[in-house]
Amino acid sequence: MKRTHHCNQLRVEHIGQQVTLTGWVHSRRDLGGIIFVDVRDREGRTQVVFDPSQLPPDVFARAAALRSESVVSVTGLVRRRPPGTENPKLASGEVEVVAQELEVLNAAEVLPFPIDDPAETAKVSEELRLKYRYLDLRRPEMIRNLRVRHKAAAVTRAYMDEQGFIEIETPTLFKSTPEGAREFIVPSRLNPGLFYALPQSPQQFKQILMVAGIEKYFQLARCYRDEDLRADRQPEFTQIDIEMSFVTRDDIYALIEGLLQRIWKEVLGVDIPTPFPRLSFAEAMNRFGTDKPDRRFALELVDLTDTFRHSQFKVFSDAVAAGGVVKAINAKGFSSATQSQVEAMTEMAKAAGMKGLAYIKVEGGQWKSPIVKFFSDGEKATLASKLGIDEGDLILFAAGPWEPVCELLGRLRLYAAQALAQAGMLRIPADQYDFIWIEDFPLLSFDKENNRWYSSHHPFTAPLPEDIPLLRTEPKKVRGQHYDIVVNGIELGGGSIRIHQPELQKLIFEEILQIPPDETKLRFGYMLEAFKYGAPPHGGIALGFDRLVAILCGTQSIRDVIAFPKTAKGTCLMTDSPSTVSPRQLKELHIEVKAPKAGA
RNA sequence: GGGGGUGUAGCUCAAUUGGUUAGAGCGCUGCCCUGUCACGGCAGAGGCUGCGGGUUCGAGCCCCGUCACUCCCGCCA
Repeated sequence: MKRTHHCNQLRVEHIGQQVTLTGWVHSRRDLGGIIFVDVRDREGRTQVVFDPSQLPPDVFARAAALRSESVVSVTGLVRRRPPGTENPKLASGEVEVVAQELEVLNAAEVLPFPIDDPAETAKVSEELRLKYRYLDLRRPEMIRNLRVRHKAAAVTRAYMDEQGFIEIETPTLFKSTPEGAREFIVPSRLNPGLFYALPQSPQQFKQILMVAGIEKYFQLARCYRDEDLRADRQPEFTQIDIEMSFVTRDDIYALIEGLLQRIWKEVLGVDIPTPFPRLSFAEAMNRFGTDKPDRRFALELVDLTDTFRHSQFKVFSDAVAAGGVVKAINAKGFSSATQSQVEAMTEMAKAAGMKGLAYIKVEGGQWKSPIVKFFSDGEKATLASKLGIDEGDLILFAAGPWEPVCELLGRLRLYAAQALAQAGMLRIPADQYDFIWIEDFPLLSFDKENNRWYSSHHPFTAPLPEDIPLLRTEPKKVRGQHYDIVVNGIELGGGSIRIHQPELQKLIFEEILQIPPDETKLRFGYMLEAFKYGAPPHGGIALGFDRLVAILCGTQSIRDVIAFPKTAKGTCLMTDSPSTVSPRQLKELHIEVKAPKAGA
């Protein structure tokens, strides 16, 4: 039963040897007098021939009764396939194994969905694939994804080790912290009424490790966030978590550039150039309308504030007078936009707080637009030159406060690019990797509803030293030493240089973020105290490992690179979790359930 | 919390827009077949059209509700 070779190993040099293969019945072709069975394991496939003239009847009968995905052990002789019957699609296609013995180790029932045809299986609903994940994972594509994931992890560990980093595990039973993502809560049996929280990141532990003198820490850390899911967001996920002492931003950039270069080289064989370009948050917003620009295509935002400052078109000039901006993008060639596409874009504008969507379609040499009649000849000329307007273009405008205007046009830019790409009018190369650093984020954002400032990143982010004096006077002008790494419009990770002075940290918590002193002490007291006993300046970063692997695998959803992912509602279709627990368990945990019984 | 999409045979999809007995390919079962690799041929089984209500002479199709999956917004320090 023990295998002598795996199923992608046998070649012409093995001809004449007796071998044993173990694996799954990939497919059976029963020609009546002769039966072919492809045996598959994780490495590949080999054709086995059952010839009744050379076999005991019971062995042949077992072969005739084999079903797809039964697990078998086959012993036989390797021989060259007869001339003309070689299969060039199979790596082992020059040879075949002439069966002598067959043992069925586990007979499979009829499968809920086919897994032998990649094209067919790719169409099977994800719901079914998740319920029978063990079948889904048998597909070569899925095994490949898991291998890419493993390889990326292995390369990361090797690289970080070479760079002098120590991998340290931190608790997953942590403490609830205010602010930030919603947490998963774990009741404490030994401490009635008290709760742990699963960490949304090892942030505080890794900073404490810097105080502990570790200097260079990393971890492939599991993190948990009880927020709504997306194609690129799971409630539990993995990040490459890194922290270093005595560093500046440039040290982190160089480290990560080296890491990503190494991963891309060893996993994909692709050379990516370093250093990565850097873009300020302000410039990214101004040019791309997002803090994670996809620069593989143009369609950049153009500022028209000065052009329309004194325009007769009041919607624009009023917006400028109110301190806002006027911006536009030229969706080259998108005058072909359908009615429903224009409606979709108008909905996006309304969702962004605009009254509607101002646009110009350039068709038949005409500017077709409800608003162009309000423009002076000078304004039209400026538009034409600034936007490079040609036949077939679609110009989309937005006017109002800077940030919403940029964000709206950023979304419209992506929408137009996607539509143009689908129509074959724009090529967004999938094999191009545009890495970019975004930096100089505002340290603080204002929450109008609660009338208070909150951290754009997290409250441990250090302000730029020259901006510290502005903290009390002009908080919105303070830039943080925060940075994001972006590739092809995907936020791959982010980090910052941290605050290491307890006074400054206390000031941020209590004066800027308005967290009451007793609350600060309760939640972060141990950190503030730790910083009193010799805290080195430090900084770090975390990369979304699932996203990174998804990019390496060229897949849209991180579910494709996680062995057992959750659905959009956070359930596991295979194990049927979450589920109810027994009254006894609840009692031990001092928990009383008030929610109506879930639909079990 | 909000918006969009999907749900018909084991799987992937049709069903002339409300009309007779809901079809096809693959898979499955049986028979035939000694060089197939998407094997082929013949025959057959297989349906609470996600679920519950409603409108109608009549509903897979229209309406209301609900469940599941999915995409997006909010949310994700």
